[in-house]
Amino acid sequence: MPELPEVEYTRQRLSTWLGRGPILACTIDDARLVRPARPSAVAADLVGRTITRVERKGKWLRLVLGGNLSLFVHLAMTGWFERASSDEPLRHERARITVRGGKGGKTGEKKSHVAYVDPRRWGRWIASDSEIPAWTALGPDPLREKVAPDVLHAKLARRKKQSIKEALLDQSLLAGVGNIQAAEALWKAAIDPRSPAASITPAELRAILRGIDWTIARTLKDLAKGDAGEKDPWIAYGHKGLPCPRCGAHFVRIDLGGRTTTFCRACQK
DNA sequence: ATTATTGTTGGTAG
DNA sequence: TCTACCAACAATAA
Repeated sequence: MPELPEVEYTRQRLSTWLGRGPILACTIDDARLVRPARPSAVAADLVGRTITRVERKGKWLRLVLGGNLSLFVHLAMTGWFERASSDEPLRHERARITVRGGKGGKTGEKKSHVAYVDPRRWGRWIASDSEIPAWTALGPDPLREKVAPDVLHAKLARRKKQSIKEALLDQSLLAGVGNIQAAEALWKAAIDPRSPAASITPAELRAILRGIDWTIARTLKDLAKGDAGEKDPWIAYGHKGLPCPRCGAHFVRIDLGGRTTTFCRACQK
């Protein structure tokens, strides 16, 4: 379930799980994951390298390895990392990285298995000695850097046909916002997701950016609490037919650019 | 059986 | 070069 907050949470956990390197073993069982590279070649290239740090930009992860190599990872819709306690592959496991050490273990002895699981197999692993185009093309990440409202406003002004909701999903404009966070941010900003991107005023854009900061921070806080918070954390997303907590009207669901969009007709203008 | 799903990409057309 | 649109990718769950 990865949008910016979930990928950031993944980054933090990977840092802990893999931070002690070096990589003792790596298996890649799915050719799709690394295409057009060969799985065995990528896996062999990773073994022996230390994971210096784990970075994130938008929904992309970057594992910075020794020897000037980086592993760029995108989780797509259904990819995630999970610690495995045995050598048995998990259901839908596509790859695995094993490092020495691990949380709580003594140095040297224990191995730490980190499995990559992805039922739908849309995720990507790309090993590269330089920044890949998908990473370079990303717009500013609202959690990592201050987004310049005037720059974004100028870009939105060129989107004559696109709704603001669709524009928020464009990773070259803003990196990390997905379908859920866009719905939540537009609800917070009280902006109709169908509004033409080009019609958004600077004041409205500032409200949207505040909404994005709000929903990201809130989601990160929920993730940090762990799986204890099992209740539905969303206010607008997936709430078709339920009352809007701000005005009491019922949320409606529409399609925008092929993605489901839930919003409140009464108070999102 | 049908429909829905947290995301990108590659092709086409303009 | 930029924008717009759409099918494709694949495995579940309701």
